[in-house]
Amino acid sequence: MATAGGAGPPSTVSPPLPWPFERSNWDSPSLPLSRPIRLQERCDWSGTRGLVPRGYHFLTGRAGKCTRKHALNCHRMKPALFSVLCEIKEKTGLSIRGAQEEDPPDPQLMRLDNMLLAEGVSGPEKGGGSAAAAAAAAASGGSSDNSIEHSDYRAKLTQIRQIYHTELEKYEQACNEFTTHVMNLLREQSRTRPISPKEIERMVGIIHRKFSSIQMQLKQSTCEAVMILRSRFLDARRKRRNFSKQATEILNEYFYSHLSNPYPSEEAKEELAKKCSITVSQVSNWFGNKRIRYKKNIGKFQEEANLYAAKTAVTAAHAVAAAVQNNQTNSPTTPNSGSSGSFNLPNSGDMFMNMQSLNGDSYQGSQVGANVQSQVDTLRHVINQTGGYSDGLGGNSLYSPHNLNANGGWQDATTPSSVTSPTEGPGSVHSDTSN
DNA sequence: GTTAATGATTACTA
DNA sequence: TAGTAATCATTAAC
Repeated sequence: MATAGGAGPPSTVSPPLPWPFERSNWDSPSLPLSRPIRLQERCDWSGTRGLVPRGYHFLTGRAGKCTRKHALNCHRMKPALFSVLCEIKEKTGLSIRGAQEEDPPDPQLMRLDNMLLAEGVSGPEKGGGSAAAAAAAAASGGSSDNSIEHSDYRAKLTQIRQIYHTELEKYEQACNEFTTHVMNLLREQSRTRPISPKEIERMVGIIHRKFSSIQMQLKQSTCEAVMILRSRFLDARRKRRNFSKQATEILNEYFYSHLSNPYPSEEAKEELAKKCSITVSQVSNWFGNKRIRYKKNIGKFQEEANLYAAKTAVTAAHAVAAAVQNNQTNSPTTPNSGSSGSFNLPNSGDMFMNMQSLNGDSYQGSQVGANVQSQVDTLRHVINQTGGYSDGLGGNSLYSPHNLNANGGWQDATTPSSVTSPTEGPGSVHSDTSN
């Protein structure tokens, strides 16, 4: 039992209340708890307020030491008075509790909890916010560069998660220790003054609420940290990364080998996305940008076009030859007989017409045909660029500057694209093999 | 620091 | 709803 205040006359002015959650203050005589557990305030339960220090007589103020307390405890009226006082305090306690304990769930706290759960900070660990990171990775392409970035993101998120849980554990431990400590003190006090179990329970509730508010601060700052991390790592616009060289090459190869109709179908986009390790929407963006920029400044892209055209020319030539040879082998008719159902190369217009029909429903095995068509585009371009090979493969150059119509569109009456919709055009539906 | 290139976004259109 | 055109925001080269 503490004897604070026994060394001299009491002061009527209370000292400033210490911060309650530091363990060093737990034994302080002036804990900022509500009145019933201002343990050192007074030593008696007779109705006088706490102006008399422990060990002093509560009427005369003279030192009477613990013999007085003993005398009081042994007083014949004590049990009766004690029980009356207990009853009064019980009623008071209930009314106070009734007013205090109807706490609706804090919406702010709920929001924080939900966010921490969604970000993978709280709740079961599944790779430290892998869901959020995976979603972000999918949104921003998921390339190898991004993978590195997202692993970094995950690492930092895991760090935040660890700090959060460590702090949370500390708070819980402190809360439990503090609660136990207070309960022990109250039990001790209940021998000499009326402290009911319900009152102790209420006090525990108060302590828990205090600690909950601190936990909310922790959750708040954790959320802020996660938001900052997200904005730094996952904001697609801020963190724009150039596609890898290989990806750009693949996209360019497709673009320049389909210059007559640079509108990849959904399937082609998916294939390209797969090859480039980017998303389909990124492929769409890339083609959208490329078409616009190409059209705006054809001259600037000429060199690039030549480069890619030359690069694929040899392959294209081989492919064409192979296709023709294959056709010769498999076809019951002779290659240049003009009969239906085969690739007739002597005239590009014919070929495109044939391609059109071949890409239709009547011919399911058009993969080769589309491939050949796209590569013939490339061949034409090379021929046009390298010297005016006047039209073994087509009188009208199908190379793109001429494919842009007066309205700035890609479709041209002389090209197959004018016959079919962009997404249905030759070289688009089955063109993924062109790479 | 400047500038061109480039990926993403937005408003609009057919 | 896909595509266009303009624009933004960032990167990379100088």
